[in-house]
Amino acid sequence: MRGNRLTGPPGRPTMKDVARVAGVSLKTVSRVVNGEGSVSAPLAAQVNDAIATLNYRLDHGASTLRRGDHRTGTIGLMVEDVANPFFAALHRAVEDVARLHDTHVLIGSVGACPEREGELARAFITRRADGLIIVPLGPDGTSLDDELHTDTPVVFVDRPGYGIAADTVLSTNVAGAAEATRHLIRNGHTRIACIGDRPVVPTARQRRAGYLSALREAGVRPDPALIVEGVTSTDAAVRAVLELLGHDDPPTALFTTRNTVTTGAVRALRALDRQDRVALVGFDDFPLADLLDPPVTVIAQDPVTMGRTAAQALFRRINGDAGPPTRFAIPTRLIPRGSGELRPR
Amino acid sequence: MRGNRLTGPPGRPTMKDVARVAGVSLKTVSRVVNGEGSVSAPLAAQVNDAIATLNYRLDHGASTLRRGDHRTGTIGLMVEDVANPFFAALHRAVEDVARLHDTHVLIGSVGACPEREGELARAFITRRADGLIIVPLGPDGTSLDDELHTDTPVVFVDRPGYGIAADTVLSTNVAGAAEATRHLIRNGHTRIACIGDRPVVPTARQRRAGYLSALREAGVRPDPALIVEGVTSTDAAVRAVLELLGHDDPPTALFTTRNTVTTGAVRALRALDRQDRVALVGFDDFPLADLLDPPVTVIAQDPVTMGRTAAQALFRRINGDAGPPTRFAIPTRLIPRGSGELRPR
DNA sequence: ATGCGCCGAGACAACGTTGTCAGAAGTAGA
DNA sequence: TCTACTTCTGACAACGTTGTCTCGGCGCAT
Repeated sequence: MRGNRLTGPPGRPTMKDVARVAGVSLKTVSRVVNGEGSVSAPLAAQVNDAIATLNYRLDHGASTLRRGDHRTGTIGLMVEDVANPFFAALHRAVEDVARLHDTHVLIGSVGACPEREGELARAFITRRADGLIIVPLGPDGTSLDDELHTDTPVVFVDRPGYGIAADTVLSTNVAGAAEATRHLIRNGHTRIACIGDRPVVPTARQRRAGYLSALREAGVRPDPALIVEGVTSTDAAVRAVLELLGHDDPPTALFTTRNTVTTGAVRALRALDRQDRVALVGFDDFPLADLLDPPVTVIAQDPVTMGRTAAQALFRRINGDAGPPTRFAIPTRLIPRGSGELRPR
Repeated sequence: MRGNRLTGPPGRPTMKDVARVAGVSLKTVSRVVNGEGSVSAPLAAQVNDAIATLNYRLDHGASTLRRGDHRTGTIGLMVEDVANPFFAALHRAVEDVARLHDTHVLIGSVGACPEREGELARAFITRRADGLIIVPLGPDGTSLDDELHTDTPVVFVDRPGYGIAADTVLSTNVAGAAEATRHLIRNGHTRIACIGDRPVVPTARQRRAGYLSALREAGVRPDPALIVEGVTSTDAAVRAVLELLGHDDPPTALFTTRNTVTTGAVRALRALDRQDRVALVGFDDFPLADLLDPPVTVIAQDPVTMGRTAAQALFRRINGDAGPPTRFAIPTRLIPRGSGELRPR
């Protein structure tokens, strides 16, 4: 079953095979394949016939090896989870920019695993990706550090990078979290819980910082009992909220610092039938948030702009820009929909 | 700024550079890098020092070129849109299987564009992907046909392929659509609309066929006015439902044949405040469907099993399985949640 | 002491392709 | 007719790596 070739050795046909069938030199085939033009029409036709007969396909790897430039037309993208809508939207935006540069995207999910992060970076660099866009884990996972000291350009996105200086694209996490918290305070809340990921995740730290600064600014003393960390999944968020609301002096409002946590909070409030009594503002928008009851007020990030900005920055670097690293701050936006405007009672 | 190297020519360091710095032959470096063992400890240490000094990284492309096998440890995945939750979940499942085989995923969104489909297949084959998993457009886009006559193994998923015989992983589209329709009929409906994508999309055709067969089976004459095709986006679905329900003798129930259309229907019903009067069953589950009001009854597909099955089949082919093409039917499941159990009135 | 086998290390060719150069054939001008 | 030029084609080396082969040196049994 291997090979639709008519003659010749097994395995994928090469330019040599095409040359033999067409009765020309290997170099002439190369010229036809690359459209170099300086081949007479009849010869080119012979070559094209042979290519069609053999179903020949150029080996892009061998080609870039021989060419000096070493551009593989491939970039690597490393995110936490390709199935999370935030990262999926970011991915799509990166792909759209890459396409304008005739470049394809190698992508991997890192999860919460520092070793995987290092492995992926190494695999992508080894495959000579032209550049890398990375949603990094925190600096506690030091494995990236070892991998990135290469000429391969890198852009960090969503979370600050470490180890090397590189362009970085971030949401205005502190400001956004402060805005969420101020919004709840404006609506009369003082017992506001903050539920988020492990503090090693930089975005979780920054959003908690924004929450705390807004409380301080309003003269509200933070209650450690209302700050829940280490919530990494929707299920964990459900449990965390159920427990919080079971306390004696429960919060009257929730600030959740990422989309998976927000949907967990929605589920928990439903389970307790308190969705109309406990206010909720989530960081990061998510599909159908506006159709829930009550509709969920969020601090919307802009994953599309983030992905596009990161990809554009990466291609500037790939094309030789050697200026100092830039930080891009992508603004967040409060979208009041109902859940964040409930007043305490 | 190029190169963190201490000496040597510009550009990424090669084994030759490492050999020079370590004072050994090139082949010895190769042996160390590949852990071939037959290198004495002191020499290996020298080599590793040189590797660290130069920040050397293996060129995986050159390596696979020289090795006979030509395995690049890369597979290509082509879906309609990486940001759609169905394809994102499928993607994640493929990635998880690929990882077990030390393989990385090149992915691209085809959209509704046949040329893009051909381009992507060509680009992935040219980059010597070990195999391809494809969510194909219909046979009207013939561009795949030209590209796939290669030794590169292919698995089709979600939609039947064409042009070449290959393993195919499909949801039980006809049966699922019939089940959705029967469910609505059981609940007393006879004026059931079917709203779906363009008929060139095979899944759209199959689901409409299931809808029609269930109607026939129940002795309900299909009303062409209730069959809307060519709905490709959520916005288009909103418009389509608004128009349908504006008619004289409107449907009492809606069957929507994909997730984007279902959410559009939800929005339209809300806009008309008829979400509690018009029944709705959607093909394909989506996040938060259970939290809407009323919760949305769906025919759930299983994108994770589909992706896993496709990837496993692909790796069997990559590893030499040359048996006849297999069709995998992944069952769908009716999840009654409320919207599909509303009765006509 | 001699022969045998084994181990560590290097020289060389080759993977599939393209850059460089040289040569053949054709054209135009003197 | 000869020269100078242009156009087309091919031979060859090289990209970075690894498979194959060879060779030197060591230990061990005779």
